[in-house]
Formats: sequence, C-alpha cells, structure tokens
Amino acid sequence: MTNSDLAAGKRARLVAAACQMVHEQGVENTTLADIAQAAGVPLGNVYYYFKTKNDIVRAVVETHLDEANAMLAAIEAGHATPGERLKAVFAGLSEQTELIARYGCPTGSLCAELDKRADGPGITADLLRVPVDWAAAQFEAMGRSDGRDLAVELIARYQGTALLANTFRDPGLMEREAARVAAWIDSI
Amino acid sequence: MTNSDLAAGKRARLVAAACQMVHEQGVENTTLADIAQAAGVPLGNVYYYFKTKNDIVRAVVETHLDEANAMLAAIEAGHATPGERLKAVFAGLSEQTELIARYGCPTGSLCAELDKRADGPGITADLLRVPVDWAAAQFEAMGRSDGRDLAVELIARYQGTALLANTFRDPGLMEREAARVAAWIDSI
DNA sequence: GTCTATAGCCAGATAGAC
DNA sequence: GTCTATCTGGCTATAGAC
Repeated sequence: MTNSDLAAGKRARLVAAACQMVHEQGVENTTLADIAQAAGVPLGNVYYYFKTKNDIVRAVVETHLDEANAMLAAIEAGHATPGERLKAVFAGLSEQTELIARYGCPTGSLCAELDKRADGPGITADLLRVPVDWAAAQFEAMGRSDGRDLAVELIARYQGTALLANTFRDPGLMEREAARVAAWIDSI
Repeated sequence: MTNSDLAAGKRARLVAAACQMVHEQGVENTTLADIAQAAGVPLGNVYYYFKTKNDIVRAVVETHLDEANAMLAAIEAGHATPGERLKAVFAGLSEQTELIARYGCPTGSLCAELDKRADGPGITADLLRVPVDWAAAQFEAMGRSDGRDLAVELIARYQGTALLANTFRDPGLMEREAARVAAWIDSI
C-alpha cells in the first residue's frame, strides 16, 4: 500500500464520516471537529485534504450523486421491465425506513438545506435530476408520452413521504406508501 | 395606543421578520442580528421579548401553525364540497410559485431543518399533522375509507413537488403538478 | 421598557514544528 | 504528510445605564 493509498483512505474516511454526520445533524450543525473525530483524523489534518468546509460539503454531494448513479445502474441490470425497475427504485430509496424516519432522506434533506444558499442549485440539482430523468425514461419506455410528469410525481411522492415519515418519526408511513406506489405503477 | 400595544407590535414585527428570514436563510443561518435589523429593533432589545433564539423559532412555528389553521378554516367556509376544498388547499399551498421555487415551502423546509434536532418532532409535527388530518377528513367525507392514505399522498405530493421546484428553481414545475393533482382529485 | 457595550464561547481556518 | 497550538471573527447572551 503506497502513501497515496493511505491518503486516499483517509480522505475517503473523512467523506464517509461527513456523509453520516451531515445526514444526522445537517450541514450547519456539523463541525469539522465532528467529522474529524468520527473519521479518527486530527482536526488540523482535515485541511490537508479539503481547503474549506464547503469543499467537504461538495464532496458529500458528489458521493451521493455517485451512489445514485450506481444504484440506478444496478437496478437496470437486475430488472428487465421498466415497471419492475420503477418499483425497485422506490423500494430501494425507501429501504431504510428507520433511518429515514429519524433523519429524513439523505439527499432530500441535503437539497433542502443547501437550497437556501445562493449556490444551492448548481450543487444539488443533479441529485434530484438524475433520478427524475431516469424515471422519465422508464415511463417513456412503457409507452407514456407524459413520462416526465409521471417521473416528477414519483420522485416528489417519495421525497414528500420521507419528509412526513421524518416529521412524524413514523417508519410505517414510508412502508405503506411504498406499497401504494407499487400498486400505482402496476396500474399504469 | 397603550404601552402593551406597542410592545405587542414590536413582538409581532420580530416574529414576522423571523418568519421571513428563516424561510429565506434557514434557522441556523439566520442570526438574531438579522431578525432585529429586519424588524427595525435594536439587537439587545430582542431579549426583552424572547429569552433565547430557540424561543423565537418556537414562535415562528406557532405562527405557521396558526396560519395553516386559518387557511383551512377559510377554505372550508368558501367551498361547499370536499373535492373543491381539497383542490383549493393544494392550489393555496402552491400559490406563490416564485417564492417556493426560490426558498421552498415555508413549513416544509422548516420541518426538514428542525427534524435533525432531538426536539424536532415535538415542535413541528403539528405543522404537517394539521393539513394531513384535515385532508383525511375531506376524503372520508367523499366516502373513502382510505382517506388517511389519500391525505398522506396529497400532502407528500405537495411537499415533494415543492422540494423539486426549489432544487430546480422551476416555478412551472409546481404549477403543472397543481393542475395534475386537481385532475386526480376530480377522478376520485 | 429601551438600548449600548461587551462578555463568553465556539467554529473555521492557519502557522509552523516534526 | 501529519498534527498541535492558536488566531480570528462572529454569534448568543448578559450587564447595566437610561
């Protein structure tokens, strides 16, 4: 293992810790000391890997983006029909109901927080554009000319349900909505 | 005008300023100095009306709650059938599309931010429970035994669409979804 | 009740030894 | 590349004159 491997490992640990802390506490309430401690890295060393706190936040956003793309690719590989794929994506997003009920959707709550800032859209828009575009393509493959509207409806329904489940601290709400969405997709 | 009237006026100005600043910047990024300046009140004087910043946040939440109740009461008075009322509530919530596209739904983004904190649910749950309960009652009045599920779907759809419209900075997205929801309600 | 000045704290960022 | 010590600024909250 080379030095750059070690460096990459530390950087990766910092980003992973940042993802978790930001999900649990939000961007503003998460300090660099929090992230450094969670990653087992001394505070001062953080600045060797990231110039500013904002750089870490950008890395978190990009990590979520990569994970979203990976998840959609895996679903596309594992399911043959567009309907199965759409049900799989909602089920996959809704998977960790306890975590969503406690801290909200990781990407949704991140978008909500960063959207207050002037540079929000440039950073976060892709986080929601990627699943919406993907779902639109699936609906269109089912022969629907209003695929984009249906995609917006699907993702909005997931994000809204995650907010309700989080605010009510009710994981069952997310589960029930996942079942109802599956029935809706089957009816299309 | 008595002294307590003046005091109430000042307090009301502070709360109104806090509502706006919190909507635009979020809770964490809004300082007491921001609120005081927007209300035209010296910083030190804020503490005569509110012991802590958290007390102001609580006042903001209660203001939103009062406004939600007032809005629902007005809709109930102005529309005869449950279907008309449900369409009116979604239309009312979606009204200021430009503001939503820039800063998100005032109550939704507030819930998302406060939900990260341990005391979140106790404070914000009513903000979403009130419209959900109200919508459930309307759907049940239409003879639907699954009124609660439909109410969750309706509010989730609004909140999720607001998040998408905000992230994409696209007011038109909110407008289009309002029309689609109206059609959906008509079909029930 | 009102307002100025400031205390106290904490977070982001940096300097510089190793 | 790593880490300790520290600087700097801004924010909540308070003290105390008026």
